[in-house]
Amino acid sequence: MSTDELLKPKYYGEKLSVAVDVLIFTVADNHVEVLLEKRDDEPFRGYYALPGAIMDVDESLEETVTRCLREEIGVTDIYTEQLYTWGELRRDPRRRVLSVSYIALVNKTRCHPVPGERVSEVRWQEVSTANVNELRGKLAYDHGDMVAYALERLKGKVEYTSIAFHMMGEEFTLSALQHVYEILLGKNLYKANFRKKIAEFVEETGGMVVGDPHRPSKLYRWNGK
Amino acid sequence: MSTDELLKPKYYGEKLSVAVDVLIFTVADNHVEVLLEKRDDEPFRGYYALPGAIMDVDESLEETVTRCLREEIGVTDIYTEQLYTWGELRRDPRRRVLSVSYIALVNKTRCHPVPGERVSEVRWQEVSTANVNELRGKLAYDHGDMVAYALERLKGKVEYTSIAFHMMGEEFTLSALQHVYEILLGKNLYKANFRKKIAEFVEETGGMVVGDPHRPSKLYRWNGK
DNA sequence: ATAATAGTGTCTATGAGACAGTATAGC
DNA sequence: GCTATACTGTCTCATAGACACTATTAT
Repeated sequence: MSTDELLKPKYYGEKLSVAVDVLIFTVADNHVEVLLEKRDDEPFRGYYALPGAIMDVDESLEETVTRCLREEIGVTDIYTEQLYTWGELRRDPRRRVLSVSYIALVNKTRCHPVPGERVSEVRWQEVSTANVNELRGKLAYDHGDMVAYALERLKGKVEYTSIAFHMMGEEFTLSALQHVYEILLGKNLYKANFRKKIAEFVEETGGMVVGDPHRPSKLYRWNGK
Repeated sequence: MSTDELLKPKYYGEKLSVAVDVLIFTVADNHVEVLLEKRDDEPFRGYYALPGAIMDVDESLEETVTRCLREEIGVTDIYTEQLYTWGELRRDPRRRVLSVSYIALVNKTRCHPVPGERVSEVRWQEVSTANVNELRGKLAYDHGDMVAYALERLKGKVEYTSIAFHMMGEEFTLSALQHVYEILLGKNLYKANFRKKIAEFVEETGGMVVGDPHRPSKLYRWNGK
């Protein structure tokens, strides 16, 4: 799937289309990743673009997001939130397209990305506030702006909300959770302080991670708060 | 001006229109106020609605907001920020209308609201988290949801940003500023603590408010931080 | 024992909250 | 003098930050 559907003026009339673009974020190893598609067609042939879809006149924005997630990664019951609506006149060189962008957070192990039509490759792209400006040149449309804006939003919300849990699996160690926080915030945290802070949001599952050449880690789950 | 323009299918085609709705907030006396228009036509005849405009295909979202502000209150150089995009299928009973809502903050003395076409009355409506649910029944479309959502946003941002200054005049006393904070937050603040907190954002103008039967107040201005 | 990571106790600095106090105008 | 509001000093308490310490596994 791609925004090439925009070429067809069958939507709404000939003058304007509404698109939804989804920033699917996850955390792997030592970095934040966002899902991108390599474009096969013009415009921006060979550039990477965010997964997106043209909103149908008979579907709500949220339904378009869900459709997009199903087609892209095969899971739909994940955290999403509206990010921003992009309305510049020439953001698509062909015709007027308004884009409503959404952030989606997912645990990577649940995802099985598949390339859609007119897409040669789907990839998880490492992103950070440090490399986002460099990345901009490789991204189609204003998708570089979207990625940069989304990263700022995530960074801001990590400290006072529970969004990080949406990137974890069902069970996780506190070290892994801390690692996600550190990656999103772009700085190291003190272990003791971190554990005091998130204590009220987690509960032990009873399980342990054994086999590593050090003290076993307790497993926790998010208590939903 | 009103969203009745939506009735005309000349925009974009016959299937979908994009509207901009603006929540113009100010502070007066002891309350937050939002600008509303009483509708003369169906649907929602006699109900109050937010100022809005249909986005033209040749104008950006921001340009639509500016146009709307000029027509409504005659000032355009004020603080605005995008709030949320509302995309439910039947939010307008006539046809599909996507609405991108914006918050605008203004000092009341600068505004001279004038009723537009198909509007019998323009009024500043007192709003608070306490009365917003009661107000909902008087508002057209999903504008009650918009007002409630905007109030939450304002409340959240007052404490860690400088948005309150956009509702003040060029010069103001710290007591007046504190009053605005108290109204937005819905609680009383300690004077000494408040002054310590905002000290870094203001500077004295040298002026004083005299004539009241008590110690004169120093006048301050926002230093822009 | 050693290395490596898991997990905890506690001191300190910072800042929000609470409250008491002083200052200066009109009457 | 009294009243009303402007403005300030300081104590307390909660919390974030820094750091040292103990615990438990594989090798």
